[in-house]
Amino acid sequence: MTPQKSPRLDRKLVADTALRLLDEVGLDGLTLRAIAAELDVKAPALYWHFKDKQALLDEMATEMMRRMNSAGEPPAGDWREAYRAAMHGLRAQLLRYRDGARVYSGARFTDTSYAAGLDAGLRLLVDAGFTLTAAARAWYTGYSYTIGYTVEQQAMGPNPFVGEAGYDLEARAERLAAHPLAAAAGPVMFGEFDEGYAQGLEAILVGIDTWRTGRA
Amino acid sequence: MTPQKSPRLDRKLVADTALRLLDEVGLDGLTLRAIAAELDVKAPALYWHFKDKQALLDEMATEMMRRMNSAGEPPAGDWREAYRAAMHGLRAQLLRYRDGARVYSGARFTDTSYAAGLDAGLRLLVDAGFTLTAAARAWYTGYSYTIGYTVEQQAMGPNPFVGEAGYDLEARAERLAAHPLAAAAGPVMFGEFDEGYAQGLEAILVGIDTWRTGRA
DNA sequence: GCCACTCCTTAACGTTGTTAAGTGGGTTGG
DNA sequence: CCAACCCACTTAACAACGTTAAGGAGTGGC
Repeated sequence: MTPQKSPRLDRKLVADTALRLLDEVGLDGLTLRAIAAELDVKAPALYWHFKDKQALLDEMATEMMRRMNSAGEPPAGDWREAYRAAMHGLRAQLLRYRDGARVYSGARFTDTSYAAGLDAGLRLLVDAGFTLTAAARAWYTGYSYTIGYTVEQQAMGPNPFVGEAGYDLEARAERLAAHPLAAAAGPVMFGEFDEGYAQGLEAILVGIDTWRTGRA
Repeated sequence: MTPQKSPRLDRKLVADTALRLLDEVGLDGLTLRAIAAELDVKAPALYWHFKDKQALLDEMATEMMRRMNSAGEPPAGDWREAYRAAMHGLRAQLLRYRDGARVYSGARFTDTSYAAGLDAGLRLLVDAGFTLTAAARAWYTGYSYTIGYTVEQQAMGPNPFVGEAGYDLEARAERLAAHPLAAAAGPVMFGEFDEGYAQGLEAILVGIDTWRTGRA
């Protein structure tokens, strides 16, 4: 029917297809056989292109990072703007796929294409008065926060904003009747994720600003 | 040999044993058969006490949380001290086991015993001038940061401080020769984890302090 | 003495990641 | 023009995993 010549698969096609499938079935449902079926191929064929499943997941994470770096303009101008843009961009990319944050953490990049963006970001911080050490710490602090926050958010359920099959906040409030503050904190922590994330990041910005020398 | 009467297992014994085994074999090696063997029991016996493996992992995470709450004195005095103690205590508990952070995130507590500690922490923040919403956001910001940071740290390798079979920083620096800042940032981000964590948390403390009303 | 309940065993099922061996089509060399 | 060769995939199979079904040993009540 479709007389393909030459290789039918390559690493990028497999990673792209796996990312699309991830959104439908989640990380637990992302089996090699399912990915292969989506590519009209049998599972062992994937082993020609990847050493094992983790290598495929690494390539998926790397692809997510590439899309993150190619989205939006390169960092310029105010260091705060660049920092915000980088972290929000990371978060947006993690949220684009079901269990995206869990795939992304736990993976190691398959190339060094992340370094250009990181380098540019650090350059801006250094030019703004951070030592290199402080700049690296500042970057990694926001990076860790973003990943942790998004992992926790996606762990709440497949559909983050609607409560469909997700975390039942009303039931939680009833269980915690004996602890009114903890009970009332539920909707703040487990609802309004976007706003909660943004505010936390602003707090980090305020905090790391104090690390700058000669700040203005 | 050991003629046990009555039940040999209960949820706590299973969770404790699984946590001890986790440290030896890691999350990927933590199979139901291995846990059962450690308890001198066959794998299906675990299904009498837990609905499925995730329920066991949930109980393990809950046990970690209980140990965290029972370690150290209850929060009192300065809100900063209490916040610091809570987050460092959480981190210490996550680091106590291999892949501890990955087990902990992704899990849901099996009871409400976490609420007392959370309630006490929030109370201190509210008394210090935070609105309840701000207090909850402040707590969750540090919580997310702590989990994200520790997940990333433990993903680097089984032995965090020694580089044994872990991440090779020198090789990384060579790969990134074209991006000097990114290359130099490696040792800051992926070494000195304890100091890096503590400094990031201090930045968050500075940031959330600005959320207080009538601060002094 | 018998029923009932608790807690574990034996056996087995389907699925998963992974490996070994085989195969066809495309390109290359003589 | 045919043979040799290698790339890229298929078929077959394996061990290990989570999980379920069925059965049995021990204890307690009446």
